[in-house]
Amino acid sequence: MPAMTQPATADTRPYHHGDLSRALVEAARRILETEGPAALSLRAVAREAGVSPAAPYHHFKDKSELLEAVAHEGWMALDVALTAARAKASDSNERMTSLGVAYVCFARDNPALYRVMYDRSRDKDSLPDQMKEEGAYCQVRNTIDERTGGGVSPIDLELATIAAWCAGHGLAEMIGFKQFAPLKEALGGEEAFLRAVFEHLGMFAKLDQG
Amino acid sequence: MPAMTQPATADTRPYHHGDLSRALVEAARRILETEGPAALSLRAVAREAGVSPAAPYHHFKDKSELLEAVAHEGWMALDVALTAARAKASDSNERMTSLGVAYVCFARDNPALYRVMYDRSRDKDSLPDQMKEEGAYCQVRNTIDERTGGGVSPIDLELATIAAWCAGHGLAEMIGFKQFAPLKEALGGEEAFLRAVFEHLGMFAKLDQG
DNA sequence: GCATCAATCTAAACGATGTCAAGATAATCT
DNA sequence: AGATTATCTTGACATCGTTTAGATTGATGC
Repeated sequence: MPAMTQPATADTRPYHHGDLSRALVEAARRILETEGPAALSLRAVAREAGVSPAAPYHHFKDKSELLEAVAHEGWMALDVALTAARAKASDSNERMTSLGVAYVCFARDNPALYRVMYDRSRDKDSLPDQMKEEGAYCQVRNTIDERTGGGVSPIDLELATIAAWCAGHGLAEMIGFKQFAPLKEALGGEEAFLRAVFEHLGMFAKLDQG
Repeated sequence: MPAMTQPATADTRPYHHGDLSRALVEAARRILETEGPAALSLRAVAREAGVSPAAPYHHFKDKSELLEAVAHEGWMALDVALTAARAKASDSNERMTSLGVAYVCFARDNPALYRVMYDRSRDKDSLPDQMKEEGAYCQVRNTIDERTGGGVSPIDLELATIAAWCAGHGLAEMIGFKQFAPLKEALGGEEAFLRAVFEHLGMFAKLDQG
């Protein structure tokens, strides 16, 4: 999470803000964390940043474009989290599970941000570029490639990455369901639950069998 | 898809509608299919049903409650689709894949409805009851139980069901991404792509290994 | 059959939202 | 310094979810 500037008030701020784009994105994230996604209106963001409702339109074409910027920051934060998880695990087997757990935990800890990242009400049918090029997606693919010793066809590698990503995303969206509470309890906590589900996915059974 | 009554016009419809609750839900689904989720406002639904903007409030507490009813219909439709897929497959192995493919295809063919079904802006952290009790979730669990010959601990059965559901949901949300187009092409169509991903998930590796 | 009552619908309004057009203000360039 | 451009504000518009008050109808009891 980047450092956030304090909300500007009328007396501290000059007519020209200086870096309103960034301030707006930060204000948006602040609102997301404190009041949830329902409260995230353009006007509320402008209010939080201390400017008029029309000011954002000089920096973003749309409300969508602001959200895109917020999502972008989210993907970068996810990158950081996954990199850390990857570095922490020693063997390649554990590394993969660790990645999955980190992914789901990121979604659990930043539910509002995660939702913005996957909100497809604006760009209907494409992944964010951030995800494909040099982003989290590649980290997963590289980890898989590493784990299988590089001896997997490009198509299989891509398929395995997609499979892993889908499983992670599905779990990320459901981890909060309270119907799972007894199961988590029985398994000794949420992380144990996560690991158990990932094991059941046996995501690399096919790759291992050749 | 249930039969839908035609949109009522001022001259055909008496002051009292007769069955406005149902008409509203049908109007909502009609809007979802033709204009997408962005156009689904309460006022638009009322307009489509031929009544005043305030009329829905005599049948639903909220906009959320209307959407809940729409989602309920969605879950029932999903039940039907899964039941059909289950009946069509002969052996229990194929039956499981068939279930998964049917699930994802349902989401692909009813993207707007699927989104409403999973929209957690109203009831944050619980699955719809429809899903757990005697619904699609049970169909998946039963199919897994059947496939493993019933010799699996309740916890493992539940975990496997969750794992399968997460994978299906994740794939359902991503199937439309155009980045997957070349891969689909290479594998000979979308269904082949789906099956390939499901195979890579190897969802029952653990259960099979005991 | 008719009066009463509850259910259902409309009309009108309120505050909030996304967005745009005009005008004010400040930074930058020549 | 003067002109130009970028940035911000004011004020407005259509739309939305929701509420209140009043109109219309169906049902109920006599």
